[in-house]
Amino acid sequence: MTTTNASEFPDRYDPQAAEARWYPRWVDAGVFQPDVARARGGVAPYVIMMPPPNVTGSLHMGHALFVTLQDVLARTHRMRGEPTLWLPGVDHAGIATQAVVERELKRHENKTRHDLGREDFLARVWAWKEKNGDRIVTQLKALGASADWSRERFTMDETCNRAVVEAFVRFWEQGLVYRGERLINWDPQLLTSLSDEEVEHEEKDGELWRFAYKVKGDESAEIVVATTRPETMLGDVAVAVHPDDERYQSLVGRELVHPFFADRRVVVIADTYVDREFGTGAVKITPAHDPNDFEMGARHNLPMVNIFTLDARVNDAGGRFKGMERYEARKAVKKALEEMGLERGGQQIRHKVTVSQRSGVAIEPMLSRQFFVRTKGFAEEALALAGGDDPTLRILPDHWKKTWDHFMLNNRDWCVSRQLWWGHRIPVYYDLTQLDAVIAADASRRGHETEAQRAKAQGLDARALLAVVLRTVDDDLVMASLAKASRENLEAQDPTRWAQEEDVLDTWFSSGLWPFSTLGWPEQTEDLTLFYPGAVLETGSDILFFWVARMVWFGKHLMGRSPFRDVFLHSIVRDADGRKMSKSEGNAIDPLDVMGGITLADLVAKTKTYPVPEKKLPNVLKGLEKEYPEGIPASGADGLRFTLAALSSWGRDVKLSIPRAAGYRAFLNKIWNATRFVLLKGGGGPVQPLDAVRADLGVADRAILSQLQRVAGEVSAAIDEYRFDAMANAIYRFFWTEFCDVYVELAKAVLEGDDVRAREATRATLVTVLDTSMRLLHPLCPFLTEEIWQLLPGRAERWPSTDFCAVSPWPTPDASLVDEGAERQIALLSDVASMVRNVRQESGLSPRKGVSVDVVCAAESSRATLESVRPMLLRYAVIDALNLVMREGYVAPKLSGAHATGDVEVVVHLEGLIDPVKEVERLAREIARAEKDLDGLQKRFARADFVARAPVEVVEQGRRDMAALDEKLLRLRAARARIA
RNA sequence: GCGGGCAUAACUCAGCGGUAGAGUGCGUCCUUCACACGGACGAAGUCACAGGUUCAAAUCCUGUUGCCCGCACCA
Repeated sequence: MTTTNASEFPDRYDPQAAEARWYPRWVDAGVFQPDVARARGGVAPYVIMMPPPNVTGSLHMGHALFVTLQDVLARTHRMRGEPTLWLPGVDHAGIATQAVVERELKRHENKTRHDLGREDFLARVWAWKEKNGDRIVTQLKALGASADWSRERFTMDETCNRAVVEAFVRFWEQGLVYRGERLINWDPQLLTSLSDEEVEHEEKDGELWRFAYKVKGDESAEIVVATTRPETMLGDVAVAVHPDDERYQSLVGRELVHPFFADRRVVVIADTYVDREFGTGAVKITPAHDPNDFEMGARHNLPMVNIFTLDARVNDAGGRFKGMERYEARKAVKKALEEMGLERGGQQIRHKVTVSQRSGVAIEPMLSRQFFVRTKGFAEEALALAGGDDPTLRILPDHWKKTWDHFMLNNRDWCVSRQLWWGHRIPVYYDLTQLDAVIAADASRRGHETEAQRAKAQGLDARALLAVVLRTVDDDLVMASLAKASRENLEAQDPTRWAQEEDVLDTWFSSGLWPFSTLGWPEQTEDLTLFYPGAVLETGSDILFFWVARMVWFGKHLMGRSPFRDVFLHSIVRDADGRKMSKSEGNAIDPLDVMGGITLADLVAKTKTYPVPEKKLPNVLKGLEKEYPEGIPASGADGLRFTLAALSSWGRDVKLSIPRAAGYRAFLNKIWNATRFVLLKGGGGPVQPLDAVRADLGVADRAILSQLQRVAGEVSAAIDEYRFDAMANAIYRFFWTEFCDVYVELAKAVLEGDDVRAREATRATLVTVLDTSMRLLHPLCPFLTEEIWQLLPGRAERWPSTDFCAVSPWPTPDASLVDEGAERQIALLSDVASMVRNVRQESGLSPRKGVSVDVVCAAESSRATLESVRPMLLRYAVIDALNLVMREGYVAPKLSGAHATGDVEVVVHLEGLIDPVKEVERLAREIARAEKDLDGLQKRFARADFVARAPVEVVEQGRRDMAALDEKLLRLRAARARIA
């Protein structure tokens, strides 16, 4: 049967060995590459784009989850014979990567990027990438990801770069990208602008502080404003009140005295935006440093006074506060106002502060010239895709659709320029030969001498002059006369004439092109033709807007259709208490530790290296000791995958539970040992194909094969509905309960028996069930299933096989093997065995103690069924003597333990063994339970309209249940009467 | 403020119109028999609360309470 023997077949499954064995073989055999020939031939491909992890990243549970789910999809469709492409790659992660390299530079050489210069610094980043960039990829492979690594991409490789330039230039030519002066999110630490999605709102304690503006010309009158940012008053140009607020109506239109700047015009304006209830009902207006004030300023034509430098220090406009850092300036301004007698008290409040997602520092809204992508048109197209009765884009789980629509309807233009070096440099070139003309045009438009004119007069060189022009000249003039977007690098061609824009693009710009840039776009490559659009985009909901929205926008606009049909958003993986996993909280579980296992001591040591605040550390470590007293046992990649899938139900976060992982790890071991049984105890000689033994299949064989068809259907359906939890549970229940606990136990009797034909049929069934189960489980647990599948008869002699479970046909239910009658018969057998065991346990007998049993049947069919499985039943229930009788004339022994279902009564002879008191107690419980059930049913039938209005099936089922319960009660009461 | 999710056994979760299920944990018994990462048996839930719809509600609707998550924001 097999070349393996018991000594080479340990009773513990060794995940490490299987993982090391199969992954390289799959790769070498090209299993993960799509069958391009079949795709050319018209077989519809199945394509998933892997969300590219950050090049700086290291594996976390989020990666483990997405790899698991996407790998399930890819492997299933591959086995279904679809040319399957799961395209992997890595994201250059502009801000994150630049920050890492800058930090290293500072630490090791005490230098900044400016000390090196752009070119040398970028060389360092590339070197860092070459050295560290494949760590995350190695880790994804360790999880078993069946991605096509031969097509692996990097968002800054040549192909992707070309796509970025092409897309940008097209958008430019179509007027979808523009340069504009806007209030943007400025990160004063990283010194770059950020998109609206890259900032977060954190709730913090703060002070709502009040001070007074005196009314010009009437020093006795004043208006008190409330603010959490007193320092911004240096840029105040107005105070706003509600138009209907009687308190201030007389002041509207009046001018106020700015305490520090005599020549600053500060006027009182009326605007319905103001909330009369909040603070004093009067709001100071700083258009250059607050988004709302900015809009109000625009409505009222107010000037904008920028008071901060790029690193958030007070600039020239701040008078005597110049040079102060913003929080320092806050104190100084408050102190100065207090000294002037203008302070009017304050109060502590909780308020939200806008912080940078990247650096964590408070964002400074800044007026700045940046590049923007117009999003309105994109968003309208995207809305149309996902709307209507037959959307071409589905968002799943569907409750995300509302959030999606809300985003599409409400987002503002996307600031795409970043003041970084690591990234795609914006392909806009400024024509230095046009500088003079632009400066002149600007001056004549303004009607006074401009900064650019002064700079020119000083004899600045062309590039320095360009910087001044870009900062000060209106964008429409720059766009019209100076700037040109180009596919060619004009500066490289003629550096005396052209200068390229210094800024780079937001990382998500290139990510948005991912579904087609990776396939070679804008070239019309064969990959692009065959593999666009994809089937599904599977990712976390946290990047729905960052990434998914942008891919849909760009895909629809540049490729004419959505880059995928389905968007499936998985849940966030949290710790056992439901908190977000985070290294600084000390509650992050490393997927590698779940796979390989870790002792408590090592876990503690490792956590100490995380940036946990010192105050929290003792608590965190105590928590670890409580949570993982034995450390974390090794589950292997398959164990982790199974756990994540089983826990990932819709609409709920994944709370990673290590005890549950242990349960699933045990399941994989159970599979291993069931295989051991089949291969070591199944008997020698070749195993026949199932078709050859169809006529000899026993009732147990037919039942398990029938159940196998059902689970095959369930697993397929679950995967198609992205119900990975249902997939895992269906296989778990089938394999452990139906196959191991029942069928394998029953098969033992057949294998030990002397009916050769029955034995061969059972051997064929055992191998068939194993083979099919391994194929059904393969997408979720690729290593274990490959290892076992290769061991099955007919394969081992070709070891090492090049024929893989990974490319074996996906099981489809075979209707000819469905046999509900057989399933019912086995269910009866199982019930009888259960009742026998129950009596034995309740009577305090050893589980292995053989007993003498009468099974009393009401129907001849039941008796016949049990007669036909007699040998199996004897062994399964440990029965020494089995008496199958009809009810008529049956006389029960005085001392016996009895159990009943509707149709059959199980009477266990207990002469000399029984404790009658216990048996009576047990019977009383049984009777009470049956009475309760019967009572419920009777009440239901007692309701006036039940029989008339409920469906016939329900009524009939109810009648059958009542009859059965009546019968059961009769039997149980009789049994009790016999003993008493 | 707007939108969304969750509330079921001690814990983690399925079920989502026809009389409550799983894994872990717990209790009792069992190591010659593939697996003690095992087997058998058992205890354990008024399905958050209050109304409503229905012959029938954990399941649908409304409200309440408690957690959680987006988006926007009060200076």
